[in-house]
Amino acid sequence: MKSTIREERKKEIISGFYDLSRLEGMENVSIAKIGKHLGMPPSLIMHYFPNKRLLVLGLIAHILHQYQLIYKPIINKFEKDHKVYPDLLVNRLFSREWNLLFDDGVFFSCYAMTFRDETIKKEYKKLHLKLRNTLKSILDNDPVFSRGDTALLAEKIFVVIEGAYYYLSLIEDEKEYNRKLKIFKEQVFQLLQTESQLILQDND
Amino acid sequence: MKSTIREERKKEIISGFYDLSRLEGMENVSIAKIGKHLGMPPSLIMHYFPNKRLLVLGLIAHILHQYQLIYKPIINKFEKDHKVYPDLLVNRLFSREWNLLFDDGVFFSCYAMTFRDETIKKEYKKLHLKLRNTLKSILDNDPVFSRGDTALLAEKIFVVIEGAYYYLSLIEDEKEYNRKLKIFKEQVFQLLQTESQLILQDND
DNA sequence: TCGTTTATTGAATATTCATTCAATATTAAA
DNA sequence: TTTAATATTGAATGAATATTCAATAAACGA
Repeated sequence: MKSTIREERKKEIISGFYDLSRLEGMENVSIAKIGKHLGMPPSLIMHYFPNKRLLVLGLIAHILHQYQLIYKPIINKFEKDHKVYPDLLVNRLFSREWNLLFDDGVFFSCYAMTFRDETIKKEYKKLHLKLRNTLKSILDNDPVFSRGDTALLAEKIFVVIEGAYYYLSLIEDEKEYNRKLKIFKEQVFQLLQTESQLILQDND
Repeated sequence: MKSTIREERKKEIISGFYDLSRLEGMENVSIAKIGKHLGMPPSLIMHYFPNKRLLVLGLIAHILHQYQLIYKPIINKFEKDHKVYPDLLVNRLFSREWNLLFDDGVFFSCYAMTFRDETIKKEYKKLHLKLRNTLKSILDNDPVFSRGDTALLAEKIFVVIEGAYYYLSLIEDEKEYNRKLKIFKEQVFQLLQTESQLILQDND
């Protein structure tokens, strides 16, 4: 219970930064704007984040944390069952809950920073590694998939998920969106299906 | 031969904008900086691009044009042959020539703008549609693939390519990069293989 | 060659930016 | 209660921002 004020204020500031980024785009958010939005002087923000880069790093940590939360329910579900039902897994992986607690625009703005900031790049990489490992451990819990190369399978699945996440962001028409979504779900389903067939026929 | 000066200057400005974006990141490039870089007053830039948004739109058109060029050799190759060799196609699709004539950081910076600018979003969507159609027409030229759903197959292939393009940008270690690249190539190869097998066995 | 359009310049604008600083208020420790 | 640390304020900084404008130079069509 050291400096609870400090931590709460920092959270509040990051949260305000996120709100505004969502509304106006990250590159258009200034310290002054955050201050006005939260009803505090810019100097107070600078007190907790001595320069803007630190503020941005804080936002990114927040974003990446949120992003991870999307997969929480999947983990809970499948780590109890010790059995992977492909269609269920696919539906969870592509569930669009992420749209509610997460802003794609901010995510990609931060991602773009990856190319000129090593620290940010490392953070993003860490996230992606963690997500793959999570899926791997889910697959490892299944009696069938665990006999195959689960790391490889997780890699193949996530490249489709991320490609889909990227591409679908461009599509606004709901019907078209759902049509494409179905394709990519099927594609991942196919990966799981093929893998389990290969494993089972190896057994004979 | 109307106003050749005008068009040349505009190109020059966009090109300077691109150079600086590559170096310092798009959001850090100002009109003044472009001017200094090209040895011209900011007011001249404003003469050709009356506001910054138009300048950004110009850059994006340039970027998307460049992006398309990556696939030019693939098109040429396969539109002559009237036959798709899966391993050859895969190698071309994943060839990293793009790294030479194209900057990923700028591409994703522009992509991030997609979320708050309808015009930009439409441009990006148009590009992605065009790329898929190109691949579709390549597949349509092949006696085997043309009997299947080429649009669907193109969609599935590109979601892997784009997921890979996104994900591999995070990886700097060459060995790791190549290991992952191999996985994604194999994944696309698999898609082509499976499709042709399905078509051929339907024949019997 | 004259007149008009276009290209180019350089100076000036108000606004916004991140950041600094000294002063005050609040909290926590002694 | 005194002291020290932290939180908060508001004013001020200079640098950078996009954009405007009036003036000059160059190119071009008649």
